[in-house]
Amino acid sequence: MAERKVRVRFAPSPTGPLHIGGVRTALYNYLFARQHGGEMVFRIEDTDSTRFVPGAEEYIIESFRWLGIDFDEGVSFGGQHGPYRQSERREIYKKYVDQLLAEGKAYIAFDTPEELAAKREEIQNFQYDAQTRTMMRNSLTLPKEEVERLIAEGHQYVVRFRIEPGEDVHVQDIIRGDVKINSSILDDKVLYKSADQLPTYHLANIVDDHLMEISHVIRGEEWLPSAPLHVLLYRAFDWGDTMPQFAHLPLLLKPDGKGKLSKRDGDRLGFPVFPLEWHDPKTGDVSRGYREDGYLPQAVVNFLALLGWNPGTDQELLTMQELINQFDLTKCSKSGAKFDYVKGTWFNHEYILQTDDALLAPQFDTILRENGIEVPMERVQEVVRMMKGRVNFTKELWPLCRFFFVAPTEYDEKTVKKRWKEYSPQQMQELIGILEALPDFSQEAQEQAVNRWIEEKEYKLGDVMNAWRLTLVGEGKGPHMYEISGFLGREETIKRMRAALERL
RNA sequence: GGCGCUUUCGUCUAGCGGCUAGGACACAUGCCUCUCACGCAUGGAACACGGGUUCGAUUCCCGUAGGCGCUACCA
Repeated sequence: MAERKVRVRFAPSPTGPLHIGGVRTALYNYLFARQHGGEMVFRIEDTDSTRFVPGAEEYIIESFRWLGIDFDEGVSFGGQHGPYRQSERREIYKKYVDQLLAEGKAYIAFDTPEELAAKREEIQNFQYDAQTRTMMRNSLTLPKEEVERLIAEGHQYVVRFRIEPGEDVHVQDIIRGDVKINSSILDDKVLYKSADQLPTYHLANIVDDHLMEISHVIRGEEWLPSAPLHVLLYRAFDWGDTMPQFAHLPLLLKPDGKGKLSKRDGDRLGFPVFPLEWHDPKTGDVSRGYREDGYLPQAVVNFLALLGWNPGTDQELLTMQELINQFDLTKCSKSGAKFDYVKGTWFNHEYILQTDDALLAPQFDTILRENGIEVPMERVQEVVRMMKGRVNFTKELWPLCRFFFVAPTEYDEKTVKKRWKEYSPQQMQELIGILEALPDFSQEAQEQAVNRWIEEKEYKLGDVMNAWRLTLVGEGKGPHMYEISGFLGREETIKRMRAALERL
């Protein structure tokens, strides 16, 4: 078989913010496309006019921009296969629906939603299929003139796919192998609705994937049950030879309990399920986002990539390029993955460690400003350098670093009890003298002079340092003492020491 | 209910007939140390169950059980 150009697509429905599971699906599509030098299409599946949410499309595009997942063509990206919004492709679908109708592979059905609901009430497990369609109101049971009359009179109808029962339909899935379903259990799916003159997902999906020359359909496992229907549709159009290859990804599950990961879980357990903060236009609710929570996009990508796939080595930290090089659909796991958000925070920690201080500083600066602190960026960066190793997120820095910018006004009771000895005031008084006498206030000069003094007086290093820390920080935490005093400078250091001596 | 997918430490997973079943997160302990962290080291922790196939099954096959998904004029 001739090598086909790899073309994949991510085709969300603009019904709200992009779910983190969708992000992973898009990421896998992206990695696969890039590895094979292929193309990635961004299509909007807005065939359900009733569920459209304004702003969702823009949100999704912005999410991918932030994550560093880029598309080659599609909505907002241009390309030769447009339009890429399904609501703008009505005439195209109509043509293919008519073709199916003309060939007898589909039929028109007039049953109203109410009638169908009544049928389901009446017959348990009712399904619109070869068995039942003979008793329904459709172009198979009604005389031709009657059908024409109903349409002329403006009765709403749908077009259903006519599925022949009793055939084993095989789907070759890259991840799962051969999946077999008997066509008898499939129902005559609605392909088209006259009410809004739009197709349903199934028809639009097949037509678009074909017209857009998609070579591989990489999507969530929830689509696996309808994959045989899609195969049948490709066949009905006689597109079997260019049918894309399928790969159905396992789902992301709740961290605890049962079921698919949902927004509720994030709210309940305290983690975002959306890449960016989302403001619901209807309810006004705000949902947190990975970006706003302080995640680095590379950390999110790395974390997501390893949920359901791994390179088969012990390496867990991979750059986008490494992911592209090593990604392998055949090595994706088959079972759902519980969403381990704690591990996500670890990834962020690792990426903070790797990220240049100069890049992190502006993030922390924003937080400082929110707390009324305005200092030169070099000072911010200096604190980031000293402290970033101990946090998972830059926002965690503030409570740990406050003392760099704000002098303590009270002193932690437990630390005072433990570290402030009866001789501490005397030692601090002497230390002030030492520091004042220093020709320069470099860390090296401080260390040298202080060490000599401690040695001469035969003090204990720990006693001095812990008491000193208490005067500068207000409690027993923080980096090495000379880093703190060095950052504060001589004036501020001594000022804080004197203040402490008065208050303790 | 029907159909499909799935099942290795608490979690993410490696394993592709013979291994002391490996790694990571989390957890515990220790080391480092002027504090708190970081870091480093060590430790506990798993092949769902029952049948086969085989000299030998975590690995292959079949059941059972559990989990997940689908079952709309939603995607």
